Amino acid sequence: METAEQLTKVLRNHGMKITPQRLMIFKILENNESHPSAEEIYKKVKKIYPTVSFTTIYKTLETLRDLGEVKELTIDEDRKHYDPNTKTHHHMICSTCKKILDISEDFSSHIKLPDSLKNDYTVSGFHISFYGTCKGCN
Amino acid sequence: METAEQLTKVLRNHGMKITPQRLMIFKILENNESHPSAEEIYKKVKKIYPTVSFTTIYKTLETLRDLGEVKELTIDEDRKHYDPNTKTHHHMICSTCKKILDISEDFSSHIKLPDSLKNDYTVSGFHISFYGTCKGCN
DNA sequence: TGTTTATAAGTAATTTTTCTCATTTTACCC
DNA sequence: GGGTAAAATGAGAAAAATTACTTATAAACA
Repeated sequence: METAEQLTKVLRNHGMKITPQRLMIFKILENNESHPSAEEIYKKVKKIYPTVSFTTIYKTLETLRDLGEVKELTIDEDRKHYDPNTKTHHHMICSTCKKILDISEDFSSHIKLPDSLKNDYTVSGFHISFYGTCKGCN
Repeated sequence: METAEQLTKVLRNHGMKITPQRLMIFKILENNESHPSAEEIYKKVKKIYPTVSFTTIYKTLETLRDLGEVKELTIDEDRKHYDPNTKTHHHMICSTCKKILDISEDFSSHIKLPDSLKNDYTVSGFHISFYGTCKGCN
């Protein structure tokens, strides 16, 4: 979870430029635990920069993803969500309202690939999706 | 994992009709561990029934999903995959070739939602996605 | 301040999935 | 086996999400 200032430095170090639109995306992501979709980010930016395009949002998110600064979540079957928390963690998704909640518990000591697959696969990580419903939805 | 004959019965019991296209989809899914996408199923059916449409594929898969006979996997960020194995299990996905492998190990005794969330969420299940690369890809 | 170069905006294209509706097929009853 | 109601198919178009392309603009830095 980097601050907008830190993201600015990281991009500058990679020869990229910081525009007001990008800076606003950084600020939207900072400390954001709501797992916004590209569209939600787009709408927020659009309030301040009415001419912003989806291209800018997607391009910036792609850049951040490639730099490892956001994770692209595919937990919602309808659309991607973006998570600035790049530390390993897990999610609970409400099947009804689709809200996504962070689960920061560390399960790594319990979860291992079966021995029979150790030779065939190199595991870089794992992610647990909990499914169910939240209080407000049932 | 139902056979094509069993799926036929299930649909008939729900007042649905069995067409040659549907039967072929059932057979494609039977004992299928390759997690096909809608397009892959479409292509196979098209070889036998050249006029088949995507509508038919998606409609049939939707029906099977609603009956609980296939699971829709959102593990691949590009498209959905369909899994006739409806028993709880997990997956390893190769980041390079996107191939999906079943992990049938039962982790349920190790994986619990933190106590602090027990009152706010009803968990119906969980799914683990292992990420990494397969032997052929690295 | 000027120059270089990446980026933004706008538009169009792609990809995946869904919808509409006319036509065809299935299941079933006789 | 033929007739009939209900359901499914197929063809095309549409929707929704995402990506690509082109040109004008704006950021970075000398």
